[in-house]
Amino acid sequence: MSATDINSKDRRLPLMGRWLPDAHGRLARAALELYSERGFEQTTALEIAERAGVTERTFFRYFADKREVLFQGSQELQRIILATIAETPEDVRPVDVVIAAMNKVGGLVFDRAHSIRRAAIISANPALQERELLKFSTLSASVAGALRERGVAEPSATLAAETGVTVFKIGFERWITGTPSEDWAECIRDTVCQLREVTPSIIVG
Amino acid sequence: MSATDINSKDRRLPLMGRWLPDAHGRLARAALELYSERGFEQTTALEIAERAGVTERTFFRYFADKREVLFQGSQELQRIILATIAETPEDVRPVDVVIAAMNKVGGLVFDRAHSIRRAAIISANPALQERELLKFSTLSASVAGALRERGVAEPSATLAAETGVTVFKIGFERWITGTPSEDWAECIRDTVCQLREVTPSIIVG
DNA sequence: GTCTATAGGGCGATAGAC
DNA sequence: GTCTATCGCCCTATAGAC
Repeated sequence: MSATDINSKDRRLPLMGRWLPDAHGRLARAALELYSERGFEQTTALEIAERAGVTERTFFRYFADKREVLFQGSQELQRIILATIAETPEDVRPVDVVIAAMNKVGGLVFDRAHSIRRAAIISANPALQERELLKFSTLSASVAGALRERGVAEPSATLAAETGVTVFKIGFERWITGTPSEDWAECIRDTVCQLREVTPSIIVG
Repeated sequence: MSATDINSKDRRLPLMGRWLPDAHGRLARAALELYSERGFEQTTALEIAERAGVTERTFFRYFADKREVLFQGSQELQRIILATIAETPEDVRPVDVVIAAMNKVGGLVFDRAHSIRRAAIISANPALQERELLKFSTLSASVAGALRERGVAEPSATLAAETGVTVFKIGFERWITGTPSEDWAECIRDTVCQLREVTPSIIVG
């Protein structure tokens, strides 16, 4: 779990082949370390590869670009959210389906210390913020797709998905920056309550 | 206005100096043309510069990167929205302040044909989508800031800003893809109505 | 694995405007 | 003289092609 065991030779050598196992994991950990230590732009793909004990070329075989290495977890997150949506009873209102899914994933997915570290790296670099926004946008689009498959029409599906993802973002921010004792469900619940108060009036003019 | 007058020698030669005037405008138009003709990735900065009659290096003096050339209008848009918010009476509810601002900018800013062309380029390329998302995110953050200056607390300010920007996005999408006769205010109004129906319930479980 | 085009930054030189 | 726009050439890292 900790980021300092990258070079620990892996205890139970599993009939180890020509190379150390888990090149992917070693690259991901090496990248997180280096981005933390000296910043994203000041780190080259070659340096990450060297620390992980592979060639630069291997880095780009696992990750489409330098940024992507920080966003593998997003795929996982998305899969879980979509799976949760699929299990939700048909009679639940669209937004509530999405919010319920966001509520469930929290406990499963996140390690708070890791999340804080990763968030610090991302907030220090616009290029990484762009990638994060794209991931959220992709998540929102796929959630909207899942709602449509449940028979929700447009633009309600997209609006419900966007709303749910906004709640996720703000709840997550709060979960990271707030007191460690405050749990995920609480962050989501409070954010929903706040959101209910910002419903726009119907424009007259 | 048309994109084909890049090479027109500029009618009123203003005691023209060493170079043709408006290198910035020529670069922006050349980029839009080339991205349209052969796609964003298939266009090099050198080609844009050559069509505009400057060197590649000059392109990067005006635009931080190849993508930025498509997003100069976003700054303008943001300025107008913030100015409109500043003029709105104090007693209007936060979300309504934002929605009203979104409602106003439409007529002022957009040329529909240009918007459609630009949207086609962006939707064909993930890197451009990332940049667009970042611009919206920046807009949302600055709108939230403007609300805070009006005395709105967090997280309401951020939620109202996010909500307003979501309405803008979806309204804009509709304005571009729908019938040309449907005007901006109508797109925004209808989107707000739809949004009012997706308010999340309070979570019990 | 190797090779290469492109992005994009650094910096001094140059030619005008004022 | 100063200021500003542009050039031109050098550089490295990314990321795709082969």
